[in-house]
Amino acid sequence: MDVFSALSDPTRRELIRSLADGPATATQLSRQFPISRQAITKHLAALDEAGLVDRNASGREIRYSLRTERLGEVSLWVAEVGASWDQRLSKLRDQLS
Amino acid sequence: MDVFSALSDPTRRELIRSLADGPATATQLSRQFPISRQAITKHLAALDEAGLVDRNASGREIRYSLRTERLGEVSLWVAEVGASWDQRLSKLRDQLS
DNA sequence: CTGATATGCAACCATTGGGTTGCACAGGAG
DNA sequence: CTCCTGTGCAACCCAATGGTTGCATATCAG
Repeated sequence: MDVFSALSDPTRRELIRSLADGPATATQLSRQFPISRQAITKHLAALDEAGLVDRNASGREIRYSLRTERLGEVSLWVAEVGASWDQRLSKLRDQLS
Repeated sequence: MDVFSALSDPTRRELIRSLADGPATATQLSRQFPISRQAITKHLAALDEAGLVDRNASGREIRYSLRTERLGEVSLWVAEVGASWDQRLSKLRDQLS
């Protein structure tokens, strides 16, 4: 799953916000959300696949922590589109003047 | 549809990139993509609903143009998450020193 | 008017997605 | 060893999604 799809789900965005406060396990997170532990696990798997999260097992617990690197791709994409749009506008302006 | 969901589809992201080069109609866009005109129209409707695009009818044509304002929400969200993550890390660092 | 083109609307289809429940298994705590 | 708790895996459900085709409608050009 790519980063954009990973961020498209509101629950996953909330999970990311939670993880921004520090690592947590699937069970811990599922207590803060109105859905089942398995649903949370699925979301975390999606985030993992997108590279947005790190898994760190110790004993029987799996602690998930945030990886912010991939988020850069998103801002980058937005910046690129915005840039070419602005560039186009300024060219238009030049032609008119 | 919210902005994040609108951006989750690769075709829609490509549409946005196309529109960044200037306004176009659904039919024009459908010529640059391997899918039907109706599929493009659906995607444009999604983008419109997300406020990412403007519709401007003249005669029988409907010209779609990009609206970059809403894209700011995305970068903002990414920046916020990144900020609280970094803040958490620096607090940790302070405690350790 | 006639013909070609741009759009809209609706039905339909297959796949994905978010969620559930149930059960098996592994690792700490008593 | 036994019990409780955290995970994993699988099956299943239903709604949403991305795509199609077919047809009706509207506008522009000859």
